[in-house]
Parts: sequence; C-alpha cells; structure tokens
Amino acid sequence: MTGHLPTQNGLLAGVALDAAAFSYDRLYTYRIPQDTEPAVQPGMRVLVPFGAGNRLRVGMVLTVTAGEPEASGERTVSLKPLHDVLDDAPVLTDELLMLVRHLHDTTFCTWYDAVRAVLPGGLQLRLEEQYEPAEHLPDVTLTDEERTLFSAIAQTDGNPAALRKLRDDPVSQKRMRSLVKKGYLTVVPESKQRIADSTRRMVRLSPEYLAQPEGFRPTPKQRSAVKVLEEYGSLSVRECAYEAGVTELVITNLVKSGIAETYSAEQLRVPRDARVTVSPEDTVLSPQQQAAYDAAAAAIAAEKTAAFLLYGVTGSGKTAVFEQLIHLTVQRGRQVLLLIPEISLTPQTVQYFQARFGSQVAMLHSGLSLAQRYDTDKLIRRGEISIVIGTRSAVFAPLSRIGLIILDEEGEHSYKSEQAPRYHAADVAKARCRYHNAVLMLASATPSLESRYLAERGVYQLLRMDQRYNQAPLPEVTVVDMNEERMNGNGSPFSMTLTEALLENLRRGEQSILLLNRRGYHTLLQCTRCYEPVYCPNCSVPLTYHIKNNSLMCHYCGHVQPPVTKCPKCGNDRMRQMGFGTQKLEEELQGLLPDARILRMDADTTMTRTAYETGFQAFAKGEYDILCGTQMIGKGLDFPNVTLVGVVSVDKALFAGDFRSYERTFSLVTQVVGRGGRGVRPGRAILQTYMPDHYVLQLAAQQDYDRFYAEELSLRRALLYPPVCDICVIGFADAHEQNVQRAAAQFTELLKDEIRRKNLRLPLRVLGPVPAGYGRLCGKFRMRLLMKCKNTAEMRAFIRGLLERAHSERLTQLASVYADMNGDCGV
DNA sequence: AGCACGCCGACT
DNA sequence: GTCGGCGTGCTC
Repeated sequence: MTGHLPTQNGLLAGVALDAAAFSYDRLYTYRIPQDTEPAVQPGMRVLVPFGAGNRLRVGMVLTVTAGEPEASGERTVSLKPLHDVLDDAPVLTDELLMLVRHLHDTTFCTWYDAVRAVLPGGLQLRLEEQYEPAEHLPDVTLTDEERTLFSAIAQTDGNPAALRKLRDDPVSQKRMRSLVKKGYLTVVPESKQRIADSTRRMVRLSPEYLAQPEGFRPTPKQRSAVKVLEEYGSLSVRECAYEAGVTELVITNLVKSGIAETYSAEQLRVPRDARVTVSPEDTVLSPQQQAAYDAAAAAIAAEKTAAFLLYGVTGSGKTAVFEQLIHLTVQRGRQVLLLIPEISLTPQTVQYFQARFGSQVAMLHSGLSLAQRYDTDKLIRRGEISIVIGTRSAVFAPLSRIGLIILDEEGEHSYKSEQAPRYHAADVAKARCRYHNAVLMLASATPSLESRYLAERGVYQLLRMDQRYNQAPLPEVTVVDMNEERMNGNGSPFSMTLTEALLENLRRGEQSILLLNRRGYHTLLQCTRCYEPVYCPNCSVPLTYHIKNNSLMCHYCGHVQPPVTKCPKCGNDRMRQMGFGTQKLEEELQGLLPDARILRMDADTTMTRTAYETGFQAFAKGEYDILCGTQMIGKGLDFPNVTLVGVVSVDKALFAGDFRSYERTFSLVTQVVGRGGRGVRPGRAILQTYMPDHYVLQLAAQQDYDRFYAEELSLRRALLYPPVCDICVIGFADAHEQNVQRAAAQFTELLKDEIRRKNLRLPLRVLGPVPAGYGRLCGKFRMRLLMKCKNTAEMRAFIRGLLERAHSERLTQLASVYADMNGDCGV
C-alpha cells in the first residue's frame, strides 16, 4: 500500500540479538549500508544499534534478503542500519545456521541462546565499553567530582589500562554515566574475542647468512646459537637460547646482525602426536557383531539417512562395532561424531580410538580450556579431523562431511541439556544426519524406553547383540535381603554373603567392584533428641559429613560448614552421625579387610579428570583389589580381572520422585553387574536390598531388559508417560516461596484461559503445580507444572504463546519461568 | 533489560 | 507554574 514511495532495493539483515530477554526476542531487521565491507552474509556477527538509546549490541546475522518493495515503504525507511561487521567471513556454516533455527523451533530458547550453543567455543565475544572525551564539549555545568573525573579521563589519553581502572571503580562508574548523559563523554563499544590464535616466535638462519656465512662475524655466544640453529634448522627463540646456553638477548642480536631471522608459527594448544599402534583391519567380529555392522555399513555405503538402535548387552563388544563403522566411514572420505555421556570417559575412549586412527581423532568436551576448544574447532574446520569424540556439546562440532553419528549409552540423562537451549543431543544428531544423509547409531545395554519404543514402531532399526563377547557368561547374581541381616544382628553395611565373597576374592587375588549411590562419610548429622538432621542453609537437603576436611557439605549448592555440636532446632548438644556414604564404606571395608588395597571413586576424589584417569588405570593394572564408588564406576572400560560386583545399596534411587526412577535404577544395576566377569573367569554379583521382591531389582538381577521394557511400558501406558506421550515441564524458581507459588498459580490460570480462548483441540493433561522434589535448591524455591501432550509444532507454538503471555503479564517478575520439552520431571 | 513517554504530587 | 516520582509500553 506504500509501494509508491521511492525505495532502493537495498539488502536487509535478520539479526539475532545477544542478551535479548525472551519477552522481546525476535529477529530484528537492519538495513545493510550499500558500501559495507566485507559483504554481509548469514553466520557473521555484527554490531547493531538497539532501543531508544541506540546502544550497540552484538548480534548474529541469520538471514540476508533483498528489501522487497511491498514490505518496504515507510517501514524500510525507518529501519536502522548495521553499525559494524565483526567477522571477515561467516563463523557459522549453513548447516549450523539450520541447527540454530531447529533449536529455536523446538526448545523454547531465545535466538541467541541457540546461536551460543552452536558457536564454537572461544569465538564468544565480549562487548567492552570504552569512554572517550566528546569532540565538542557541550555547555553544561559539571559538579566538582565530575570535573575531576573528566580531567582524569582526558589525561589517560586513551590508555586502555588506565581507563579500565577508572571504569571498574564503582564510584567513578556512576559519575561516568552522568558525564555521558551530559555529553562530555562518548561511549565507544569494542567487541573483544576472548581467545585468539596462539603463535610462537621462531628463529632460523637467514638466507643471506646461509648463502655467504663468511660475510658475518658472530660473537662467541652468538656462534653457539648459530651451531644450534644449524643442527635444528628452526626452533622457538626460547628453545634456541636454552639449547645454546645463552640468554634470549643473544638471539635478538643475532637477528639484528642479519645472521638469523624470526618468524611466527602457529602453536596449537592441543596435542597432535597420536600414533597408530593397532590396525582396525585386524579386528575380528563375532557373528552378532558382524550382523550389526553389516546392517549399518550398508546404510553408510548407500549414503542414505538411517537410524539404528544398537541394543547390546554389557560385554557384547559394541566398541568393536563402532570401530569398524568408523573405519568404513573414514575410508569413504566422510567424518564421524562419537558422543559419550561423561567427560570422565573421554580419555579412555579417545585413547582407544587414537591407537587405531591416530591424530585424525579429536576430543571435544566442556573440560577443555577455551584455548584448547578454540584450537580443536580450528582443526575441525580446516578438515584435519575426521573423528570427533566428545560429550553433549560436541554434537555441534563444525564437521562438514558427517557420515556417521554414534551416541553411546544413549539413555544417559547427561545428553539432555538442563539450560537453555534445552536440547537433547540425539535430537540434534538426527537433524544433522538428515542434513548430511548420514547414519545415526544409538547404542546401549539398556536402551531408553523412548528409543526402544521408536525401534518397535520402525523409526529406528533395532540391532541386537545379546551374546557376550567370547561367550563370557553373565555374572551369577545373588539378591541379599538386608532385612534378614538386620534381624540376625548384622548392623554393618555388608551382608555376610558379600563379606565372604569379598574375602574369597581377595584370597584368590581377583578384583571386586562395590557400588553405593551415596557420597560422603555419613549421610547426615542428626539430633539425638528431636531427630532433626542438620540442613543446608540454601537447600532443603540434609548436609553430608565429610571426614577428610571434617566439614558438612551440600552436594547440590556446594555449601561447606564446620560440623555443629548443638542441634540448630532444639539446642540439644548431642548429635549423632547417621547412615553411611562412600567414605564410611571405604573405612568399614578397610576394617573388615585390613590387607585389601581399596580405591574409592566418587565426585569427591575425582574432582580432577586426571585423578579419575590415573585411578582407573591403576585399578586396571591391578594396583588395587577393590574399587568402591558411586554411579560413575558403573561405566568405563573393561576390567578383565573383576569377578565380583557388589551393589551395597541403590534402594533410594528407586524412589527419586521421577517417572524415570525405575528406568535409571534398572540401567545402573544392569550396567554395574555387567562390569564383572569380562575375562576368562566367571563373575558373580551380589545385590543387597531391603526390597528383595521389587520387580525392578529382580529383573536387573536377571539382566532381563526385554521384560523390564514390557513391564515399564505398560506402566507408562497406564499412567500416561513417555514414550506414549510427551511431557513439557514448566519450571518456576525464586528465592521467595510465596513468589514461586503465586507465579505457578497465575500461570495455571493463564493456561486454562488460553485453552478456552484458543479453543485448543490438542491432547493435553496438566499436572500440578507441585513443589520440586526438594523444596529448595541453591537458595531458590522451585515448583513444576507438568503438561502431558504431543510434541508437535502446534503444541510448541501454544506453549511459546503461554510463555510470551506470562512475560507480558509480568508474571516473570515474581519468579523465573522456563519450559522444557521432555526434560527432567523430578528433583 | 533499558529507555522514553506520560500522568500525578512536592517544591521554588 | 515545573521537577521528578515510577507505571506502561516498545525495542528492527
């Protein structure tokens, strides 16, 4: 209707803004000035003016379009232009841009949340504001303080360090703002990349010297440096000085006199020295492994998108199948993404694959420093990496020719992000496989109900490996009723059966693994009069006593305090230590078996990854007799000498308040039992419980996944839980309980109203709101509203609408609100 | 989130 | 009469 207005068919950029709140997050359109250099493309970052104050913000260009005449007119005229282009070339590929859209469509995040997830680490920009005296000083009076500050700023003469000092001072910060307002200072934002390429200053003999050494007269010290250079060719300045036994000054002079020259060389902050020591050609697969391999290999060769669920019992040799599929994919000139659930598993997995594929393998996980991540991403982009092994976030690795994506232990909940964007790695992997015509392989000894259900419906092709490699029998499992032990007067955490088995194993020089899902020494400190345990001041969770630092700790928020001697509730001065954790377990065990060499592994002892690695290696080498710890010992590589697995107690995990509690416990027990008996000797497992008849423990003891699946599925059908529907969690959190309750109540009303107003026909059942498992965590009260629904685009749009209305009706001022499709419903 | 606009009470 | 309190609405 305004088409008659003069329009230049300029280019427009759709920009995702950094630091945009959900309520006003959308793609904003900016005019691209005609002479912009370099040419703006999707995937480049830009600086744009935003809001009434035109403050500059970082944004990511997602689209570039020609300004259409009909959409232009008055609107186009008022569009603001881009302020600056921050990248010379796109930092996101078309595929990664597609993933940004996918994340935004499926996970209730802001556009830039999605951008941040796919943006290679280290490329994150920081916006720094520099203050400069204005060119034309306005005629406004200043206070004395302002005048003093202004002349101080003028005196720094643009020296960044001096300016930063002034800027970081809270008192001058306020005055700076008023100086800006009065027009004395202008703000010049500068975007800084946190990590840059690392280079080393290298030195070599100059061509002039090499052509005519006689023409130069080095001093004796210089001569020794020249000797080193003649021997090594080129090396870093520091190394050269060190080798020659001189200071770096000598090298500087050597360069001055024209004998040598320096240049800078790229330095990678990740090791690149992996050697191939094992040929994948030598691997021989069992018939079952071969069958699984053949099915997936056919799809890889056909370069057709396909998804497989590899159900392989513990010890069936899934890794060898992966290895062969990876070998095939790489031979065909395509790349592989191998995802594993935990950082602590990466070193072993990487070692295994580097021994077979050398330095084509790279590791990518959140434990890397920003610099290491940056360098790894650089190598991947350059195409020097064919195989990326990593945890959840590695699913965004900037590979360009993916042929195969493997998710090992696919049911692990670490594959689901608990922060925006709340994506599941498998979902992203599917999107990438579709884009690349690649093969997706989900693998597990205990596939998630969801995956197994999809396999049944033909979405995934099910590949079964139900025989253990080398026909090693599964451990013989004994279930011990701890109620009987108590009645017989055994108050220790170890039943007679387990004690005897441990002794027997020790005598035979064989190794044992003990699982307990409780960290710390005692689980809690309790008053002998009112029985009240000592709680964390931030969370509604009892504190755990740790003997090593003699303090009470909270495993949720990290709170540490000295043990109390008086009950905080009733003032009684007799406190008692209750329950037992891994530390106490270790101590009791040592008392029971004084000669045993015991290794404890849990989140406390393995704070550093190296500790975990060395611990595992030491155990594998036989330096310990018994490994005891929490869930983390349930995974990991084979320990052939382990012939006894003891589950001290997992009862509590069955009632964690989440509809997945049974599934998780089944999976944990099945996996840890499967750790045993992998070598030539048969294994046995002892499962201690106060609920010996509980079917989940019974089925785990029998390693009967199929029956567990059938039982659990009928339960989920009856109660309407995934996989027969989807669950969207709406979470509320705030420091004040009342606010959370009010926000949750208001949201529920709003939801009812929207259902009525929009005449929603989609299947939907609402549960709650209910307080989350523990009322308070990290000082915040939490509540949850569960929406059983179908995860369709229509439903997601409805939920997005709810969130938008919650924001516009200022419900978010009471508490923070988020939506998470198929996220964690419990604790 | 930040900024402007706008509509009311406390002041020179 | 005006300065400034913060409720309301918008951000290409």
